[in-house]
Amino acid sequence: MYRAPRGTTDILPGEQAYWRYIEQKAAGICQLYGYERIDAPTFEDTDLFTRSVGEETDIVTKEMYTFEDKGGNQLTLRPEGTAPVCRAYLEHGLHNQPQPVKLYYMASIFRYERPQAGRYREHHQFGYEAIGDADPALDAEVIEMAWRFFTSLGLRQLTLELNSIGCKKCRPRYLAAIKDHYTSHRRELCPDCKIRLQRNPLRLLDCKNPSCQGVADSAPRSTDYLCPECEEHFSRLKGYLKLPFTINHRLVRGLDYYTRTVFEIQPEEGGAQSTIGGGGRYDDLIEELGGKPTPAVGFASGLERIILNLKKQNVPIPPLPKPRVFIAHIGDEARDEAIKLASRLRQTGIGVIEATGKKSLKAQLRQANTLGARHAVIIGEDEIRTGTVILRDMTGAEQNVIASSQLEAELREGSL
RNA sequence: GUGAGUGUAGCCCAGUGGUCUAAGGCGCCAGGUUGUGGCCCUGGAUAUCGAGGGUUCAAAUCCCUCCACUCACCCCA
Repeated sequence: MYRAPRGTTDILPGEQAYWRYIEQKAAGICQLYGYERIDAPTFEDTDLFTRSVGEETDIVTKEMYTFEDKGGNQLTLRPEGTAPVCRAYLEHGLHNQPQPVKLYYMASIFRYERPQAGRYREHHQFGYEAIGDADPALDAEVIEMAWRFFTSLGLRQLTLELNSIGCKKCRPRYLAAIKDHYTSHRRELCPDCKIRLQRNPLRLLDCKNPSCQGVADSAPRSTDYLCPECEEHFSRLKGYLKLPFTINHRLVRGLDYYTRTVFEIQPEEGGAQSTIGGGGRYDDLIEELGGKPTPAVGFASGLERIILNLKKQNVPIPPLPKPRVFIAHIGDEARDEAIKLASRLRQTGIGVIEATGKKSLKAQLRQANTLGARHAVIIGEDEIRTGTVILRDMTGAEQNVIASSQLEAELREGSL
């Protein structure tokens, strides 16, 4: 028997209410803040991601779904959402619009990882980007918007962590300090960290291995190494931010393009895969992709993890609407009549489910009940002869014989 | 990629070598009124016991390999 590929999952009808709920809230928030939707292709040139995400990152070195198409092009299923948006910004000359350009997306993301709760090979992200402005007020807006998104969903007990990792001017100095510090404690480090020391020193900071904790605790802090501009940017951001946050000096993100502001939001009682959203500023990325120097800041969240937390916190989700009328019929003649009737009702915008096959009336009504229909319309030989139908209220047990021509009016009065 | 745990019908699961041609509950189907649901009662269908191989007179039960899921590491949404 075939199964969905590892790390992928079917979203069955019973789960859809969560997805529609989140999509609706996301779209509402974006409208509130002036972000417009963009949909980029599912795959892009492999280069786009290696350039933007960083050649030494895990995402690029071992997690991308990369393939060659029949024309010999090197393509990759998008492993993140920011680079494609930036590519589109450049490709379509969006710098000619008033800056910042504010865009949002909802898209599948693909990473070849070992699946776990809250981690899949295909997952879905809602994210947004504000491109073309370096004002720290914009960072604050992006963060506040993320917070408002989560709280509007009904999520509670969230924490916001914040840090600044500097820019290309001041970061080298900080990286050197980190390297010095870790080199002098080299013997205490776990094997992974010895590799990180060479390849990606920033990542040393968020190693959770106990043996590295002491070294990390005493490590130099990025905020002590910021250049005056970054320093001012960070302090203005903190001033604008009207949310409870904690500075996490060890917060660095896994993608290389981040500069200055980085942030993460997680539920207080988080497990291993707890972060539900995060983002930051990436002032050099557009230039790196071939554009003019263009500052930008963005955010992304994982929908599967949001749903996980909605369930954990028992947040009530509005049910999806479905047809409220069920048409049951007895006999072939009635069946023909039922088909016509269903068509007539739908024509006037009344949702209808019609019994099919040759089930007993009992079975048909049982089905109406399980489907949650408010009303059952019953047609048999008697009704056909007299031009009537039986309209049964499924919430109670009352039913009336009414003229078939009166049905629409009756159903409308029944507050459908 | 590493380590640990788990894998019996659509779902939850009993069963640890023969009495298992696999139990129970939910769900599904049908009957209990000849044209009427929800509760109740009765009956029925659905399991190559994750896959393959091995040990044994005998395997859902023991061993090996693989696959998947869960948890932790790693990484991140």
